[in-house]
Amino acid sequence: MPELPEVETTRRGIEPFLSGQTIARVNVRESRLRWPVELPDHLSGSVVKSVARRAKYILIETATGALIVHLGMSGSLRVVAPNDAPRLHDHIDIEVKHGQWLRYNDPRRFGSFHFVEHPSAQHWLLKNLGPEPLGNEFSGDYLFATSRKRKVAVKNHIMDGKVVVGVGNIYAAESLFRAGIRPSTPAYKVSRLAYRFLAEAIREILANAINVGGTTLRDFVGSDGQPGYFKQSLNVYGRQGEACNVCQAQLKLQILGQRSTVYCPTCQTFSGWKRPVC
DNA sequence: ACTGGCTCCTGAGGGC
DNA sequence: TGCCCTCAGGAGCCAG
Repeated sequence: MPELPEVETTRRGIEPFLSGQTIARVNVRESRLRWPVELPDHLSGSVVKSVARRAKYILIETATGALIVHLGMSGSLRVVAPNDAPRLHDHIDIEVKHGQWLRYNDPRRFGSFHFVEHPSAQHWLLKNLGPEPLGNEFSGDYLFATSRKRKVAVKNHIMDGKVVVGVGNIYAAESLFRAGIRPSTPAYKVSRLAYRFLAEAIREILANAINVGGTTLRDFVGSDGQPGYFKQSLNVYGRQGEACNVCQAQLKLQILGQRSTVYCPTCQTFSGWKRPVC
């Protein structure tokens, strides 16, 4: 389940392989992804100028436009040799002139491929996205300002891509734990101070995960394309019923916005002015 | 303008 | 061992 750190790790992994190279051909074996894959013929022969990222979208930018790739829930990209037989769910090959191919695999087909002519930021998938969590626009004050009239749970607020991008279910839960905030607290009830802790927690946790992912980059090419740093220590996600790492209280499960949410009932009580001890 | 619920899909995991 | 059932999850879409 690629979250932002995995997408960024993927981007870093494929960038040196694609940048400056000419796309020889794009072979779509299965076009039924989240939206039908329709790519223009003129992709063949274009030179890749850069491999960028916006939210969880990977932007492969060429002279004539940009390929917008989303990994969905189960998508991955890996570099393979041309004679490498496609495996189950290997849906798309991007054949690069220097020999090796970039291969997209996605069992659940929640991912997507689009091509858009410049400027890609105006594409309908990208134009309504909120700021990057690791960028300068994002801060506790920003979260506070955007939440004043919002009654949704604070967890749903930070998972809303129009508010801030790249905070998925796992990192939302972990950030709220780090900040000591109860996930179900209505967004408008969370204080400016609490949002400052939360924004800092989001930045630290995402940045750390990207760093950890970076250490596995050497295994990226030729592997299964999974960054594989997922075993990183999680304090709450997936740990319902277990003991809190900080206070030993039993972690609780709550469904918020159709998403499982685990939190510590003791540590996560902060929404106002005084942060709890643990 | 907001909000919650639905949807796509497959594989993992639990129960028997 | 094997089958069946349930559920997870990103994010756009739509109805209320």
